[in-house]
Amino acid sequence: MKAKITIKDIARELGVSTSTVSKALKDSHEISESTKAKIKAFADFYHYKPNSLALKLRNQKTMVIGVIIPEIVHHFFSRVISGIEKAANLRGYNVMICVSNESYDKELLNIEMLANGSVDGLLISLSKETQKIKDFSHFNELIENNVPFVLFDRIEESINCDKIIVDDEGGAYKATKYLLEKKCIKVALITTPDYVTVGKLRNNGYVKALNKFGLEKDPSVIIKIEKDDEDHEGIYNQIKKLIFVKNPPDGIFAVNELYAALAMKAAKERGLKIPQDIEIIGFTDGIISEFSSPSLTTVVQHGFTMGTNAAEMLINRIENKTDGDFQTEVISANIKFRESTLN
Amino acid sequence: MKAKITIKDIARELGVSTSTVSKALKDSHEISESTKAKIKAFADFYHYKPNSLALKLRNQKTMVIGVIIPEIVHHFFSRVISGIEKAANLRGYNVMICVSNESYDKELLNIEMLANGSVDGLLISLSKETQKIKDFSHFNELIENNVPFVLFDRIEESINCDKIIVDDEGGAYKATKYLLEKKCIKVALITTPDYVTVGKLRNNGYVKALNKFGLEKDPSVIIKIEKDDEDHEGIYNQIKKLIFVKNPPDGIFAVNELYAALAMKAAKERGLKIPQDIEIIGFTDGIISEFSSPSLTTVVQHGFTMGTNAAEMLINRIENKTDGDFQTEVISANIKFRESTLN
DNA sequence: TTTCAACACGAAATCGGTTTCGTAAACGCT
DNA sequence: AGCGTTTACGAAACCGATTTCGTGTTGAAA
Repeated sequence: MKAKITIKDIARELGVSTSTVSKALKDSHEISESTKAKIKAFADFYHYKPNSLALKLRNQKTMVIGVIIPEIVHHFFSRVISGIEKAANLRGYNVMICVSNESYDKELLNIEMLANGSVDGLLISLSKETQKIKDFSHFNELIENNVPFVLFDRIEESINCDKIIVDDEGGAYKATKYLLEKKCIKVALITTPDYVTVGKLRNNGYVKALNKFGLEKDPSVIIKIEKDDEDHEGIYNQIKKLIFVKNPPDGIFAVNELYAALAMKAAKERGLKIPQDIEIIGFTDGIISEFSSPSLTTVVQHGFTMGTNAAEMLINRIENKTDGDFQTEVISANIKFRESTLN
Repeated sequence: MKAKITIKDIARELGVSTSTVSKALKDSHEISESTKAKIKAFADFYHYKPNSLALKLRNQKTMVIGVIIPEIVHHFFSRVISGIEKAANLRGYNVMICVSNESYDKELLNIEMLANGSVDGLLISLSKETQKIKDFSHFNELIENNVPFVLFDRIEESINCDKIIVDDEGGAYKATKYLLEKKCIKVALITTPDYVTVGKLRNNGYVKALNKFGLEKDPSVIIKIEKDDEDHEGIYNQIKKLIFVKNPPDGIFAVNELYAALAMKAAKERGLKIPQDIEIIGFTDGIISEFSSPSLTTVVQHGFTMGTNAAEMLINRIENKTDGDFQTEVISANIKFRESTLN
């Protein structure tokens, strides 16, 4: 039950001052070799480790970066975190993760919690609620207090900071274009409400591709999923309405893999052959796509890369290794072809 | 660019002492109402927030719990984290997550990092490497330093601490028994090397069920997957050897969903019908199981529950709300029936 | 012998708070 | 008037380190 040993304990036991101990442990030239040896041996023996809180307070540097994500049970976000961890550790930083659970209040709470000395900087992906109610005042406070932060994936243009996003519009454009080139006549879109920026951007890409082929968007084949329920029952029912009609689409672009997988399920249930009767493309880094049957062609998001790059951006900002201006990095999204599309 | 405001700034501006400010902000009766009002108004105006590092140092309490997990891009672990987050926040704690990446060295580094004042307690799931080389000395140091910690899922019996595990043996027993009751003649096992404790326990459950039915284990239908490669190619090849034989098994119990999904893939490739020719059960909380085709019957692990309970245990230990003795909590595992088994 | 530098170490400030203790002024009571 | 008690606040210690600055001792140069 011996308590943790401090520098004071060492000083007392050895009859020297705390400054001497501190200097000795840092191998300062101010201290004689014999004293240093004695102090080091003693510290070693008792497994002395400096109290990190004291160091952080003293140095005004925590070597911790905070991450605030909407949810953690999500393949894309966990890949992002994985990338953040990797890059942060490489540069000597630790990672503290908080989950907003898509709630504005919790996002705000987390930011306040972390921004008061606990971390050197923040990596944030906005909650859906925040994007919906469009209240970004908590970020002004970060800016006023000079807390470095980087927004990733779910960002807000108007906030003055570094940002990093997937090329959502480009990815959606590529996917839709691919379907159209494959002679799909009726390409449906399964997406989120507009306030989810990534959903909105993917919509744009979809529409652009349609236009490129001289087509107009057709509201009857565009559905926006309102609520994510835990067991997907509600989502599935919404998607069914798209598929269970007399003349179903022959191509579907879904803005995430869950929607795509459920669309596949519905299509199979309706007796459609994939990809012969209907081709489907999702958007994600997920694993559902890989193991579903048929496996799902998707636009890949490169979550890990986003994580590493976001961490790099933030740390450069923290350590003043930037040219000063805020950047927005766009990670290009490419298509990973699997069985749900003809090739 | 105004810097963060401290209690000293307030004191100076208002011509009072720091103690007065501190007391006023805590609504102490020692301070007159007028002074309190003045100080609070000033603090409010400048958005004063106490520096959390200073508080932590002073109170010797961080209200943070550290989590060390083998990997984060893993549905089960992310569910556990989700549970931890939930329970911890409910009791006012924050969560700091580190990933050992299945490496002993990194696990050790993380523990040393976190154990020095940064957190009030630790939640740890052992890395594979640690389990392989069986070196647990870093935990002795935690014990010596009185750092509360709870081991979860991947635990080691001999370490003297609170533990929480899934009933791996019981779950495996139930799964295997179910297959045998369904008249499977040749039930195969796809598992991990023995040093992975959860794999080992699931083996035991498998063998027990066999014995219950008067059967002996047959090494020719038990395969232990050595290496997890990124693209699953190596795993798949090992599993193929089990399926692509003249007389393949008619039942498979796999200790995780990846192995089960790959086994399904191999079975389908060999032309076997699931579940008519071969029934398959996995072990996990994952989402592959739900979306694979046919969907996969699995022993569910209740990762979220494990997370909440682990956090509760740890916080009770931290706050001395235990009876003193170390506990090992076992979360029972039940079978979630889906399409890969007959019912 | 004086003087100045080098050496080895300690005192004290600092980081940003909390908390104990001390005390001047005002007030009440006899 | 004299004495005890509030009231309202400040000084200082403390958490556990680091770091600047000061100082006593020694040795060498003048």
